Amino acid sequence: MLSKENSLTSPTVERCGLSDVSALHGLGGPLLTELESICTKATFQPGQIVLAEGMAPDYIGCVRQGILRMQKTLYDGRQQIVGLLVEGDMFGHVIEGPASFAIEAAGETSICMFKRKPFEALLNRSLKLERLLLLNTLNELDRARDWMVILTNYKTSVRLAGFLVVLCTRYFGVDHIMQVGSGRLELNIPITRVDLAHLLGTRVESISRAFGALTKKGVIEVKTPYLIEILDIEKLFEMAGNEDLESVKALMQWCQTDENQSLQGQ
Amino acid sequence: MLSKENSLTSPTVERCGLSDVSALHGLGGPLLTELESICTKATFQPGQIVLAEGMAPDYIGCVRQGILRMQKTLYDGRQQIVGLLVEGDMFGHVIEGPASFAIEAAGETSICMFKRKPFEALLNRSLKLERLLLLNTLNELDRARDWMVILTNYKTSVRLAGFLVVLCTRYFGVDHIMQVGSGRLELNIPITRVDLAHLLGTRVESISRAFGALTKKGVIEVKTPYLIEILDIEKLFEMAGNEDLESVKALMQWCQTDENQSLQGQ
DNA sequence: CGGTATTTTGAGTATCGTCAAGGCCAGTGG
DNA sequence: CCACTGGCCTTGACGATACTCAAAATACCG
Repeated sequence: MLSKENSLTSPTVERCGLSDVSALHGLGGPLLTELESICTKATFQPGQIVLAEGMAPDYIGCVRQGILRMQKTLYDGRQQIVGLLVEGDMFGHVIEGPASFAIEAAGETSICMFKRKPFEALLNRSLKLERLLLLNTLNELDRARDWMVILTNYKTSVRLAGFLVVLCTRYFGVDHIMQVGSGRLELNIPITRVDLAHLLGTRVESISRAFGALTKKGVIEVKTPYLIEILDIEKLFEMAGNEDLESVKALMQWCQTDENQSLQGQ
Repeated sequence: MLSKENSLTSPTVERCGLSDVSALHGLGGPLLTELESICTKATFQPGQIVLAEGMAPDYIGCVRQGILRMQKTLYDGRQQIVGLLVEGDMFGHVIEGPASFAIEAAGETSICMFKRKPFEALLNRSLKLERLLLLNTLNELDRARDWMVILTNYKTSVRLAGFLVVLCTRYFGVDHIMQVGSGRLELNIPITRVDLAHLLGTRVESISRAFGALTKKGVIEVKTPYLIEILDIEKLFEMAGNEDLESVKALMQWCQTDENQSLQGQ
C-alpha cells in the first residue's frame, strides 16, 4: 500500500542551463547568467515530496520536465489537488512565508532550484525579473479561476471534459501529452486515476464512470487508462462549456496540417 | 424578473482620497498623491456591470465600499461566480489584455478608478508599487486555491460552511459583515441566495437546504435570509475542514473582549 | 395593505459516494 | 514458462445527496 511512499530522500542534484525555459524568455543574457549561477537542478521520483506543506522553502523552483501536483491534505486525510505544475511553471512563494500547499512529484520530474536569498536580491535589482514574475502570477491567477469554473460543474463527466480540454490547450506541446498521427488525436493522461479524482474533487470510481460516459457519447475512446483518443473534439469542447471555438479550430487546423505533413511523408 | 437589470448606465463619478485604502499602505505620501491625481471615484447600483467580460478596460479599479462579484457567463446562460471583491480589492488586468471575467455590483458599491496609461507609467517608475501589486497578486492566488478546496466538497452544506468561515476570517471587519453583541456572533450575508448558488456551484434550492442542514446541526440560526447567528463557531470551522484552530480562538477571544466592553458599557 | 421578488418546501429523478467484487497488468519467484 | 502477488482500474449494487419542476411561504417595498 505504501509503494508510492512519500519520502524525503535526497534527489539527484546537478548543474542546469536556463536558456530553454520559456517562462524566462525576455530576460536578457546577463540576467540569465546570473540566475544560472544560483541555480541547481534536481530530479524527483514519483511520490517524492518536493516541498512540504507549511514549510518555508529556501528556494524557488522551476519545473524543467515531468509533472508535479500542488495539493493540500485535509484534516480527515483526504487529499485535494489544486493544480498541476508542468514544464516552465514556477513554484515556492516568490517573496516569503510558508507554503499553503505541498508540492509532490506525480511522475519522474526534474526541476531547477534558485536559492532564495540571492534570488530575492536579484529581484530587488531587476525590474525585468519582477515584471516577469508579476505577469506570470497574474496569468496563473486567471488560470486558477478558469479551473474553478470547471470544478463547479455538477457532473463529473463535464469536469473531466474540462480537464481534457485543458490538456489540449494549456498543456499543448508539453511532455508529449498530445500526439497527432494520421488524422488521429491522442492524449496521454499524465496522472493516475486517483490523482485525477483528487484533482476533480471526486472519487476514483466516478472518474472511471466519467470516462465511460464520454466514451458512450462517442467523444473519446479509452485505449489504455493513460492513452485516450479524441473522436469528436468539437463535442468535447462543447461539453466542457468552452465556447472558444477559435482554439478548437486552431487545434483542428494544426492537426490537419500535421496530418498533411504525415501524408507527404508517405 | 429583470429588476436586477444589467445596465451600463453611467455611474456617479466624483473625486476620491486614497489614504485609507489598506491595500495601498506602505506606498509613501508622494506616490499616494500621484495616484490620487489619476483617480476618480464611481458608485454603482446592484446589478450594474462594472466591467464586461472580454473587454479591455481602460482603468484599474479598487473597491472602496460594497461588494462586487467576479463572474463568467457560460454558454448555456448559467453564471458562475469565481470570487467576491470587497473593500481594498483591486481588479482589472493590471498590465494588459482583455478581462476573462465580468465584474458586477452585488450591492451598492463605490470604487476608485485609475486611468490605465498613467497607472502603467507610474508602475514602470515605482518599484514599491510594482512590489505591492506582486504581493497582492500572490496573496490572491493563494486565496483562489484555498477557495478551490472549499469548492470541491461533495456536500453543499460543507461548502456553505466554508463560505461562512471565509466571511468570518477574510471578510472580518468589512462592511459590517460580522457583528458581535452580548455574546452573540452575527453574520450579514452580503449577497442573495442566487449569487450564493452561483458562487458555490449549485442551485438556490440546495443553498436553502444547506442552511437548513446547518441549522439542524445547531451550528447556526437563520434570523432573516441575510442575517444569521453563529451558535457554534468551533463546529462550523470543523465542518468546513478548517483545522486552523488558532484563528477560531483569536476570533472567539475577540468576541469575548467585545462582549466585555459591551458589558462594561452597561 | 397589496404586489412582487425572493426564499423555502415538497416530490420525483439523476448522479454521486461507499463498499465489495472482479479484471488487468507488471513484476517476482519458483 | 507459469503461477502468484500487489497495485491500479473497472463494474455492480445500494444509500445519500443534488438537480428539476412545482407550489407555498416569507420578506421586501411602495
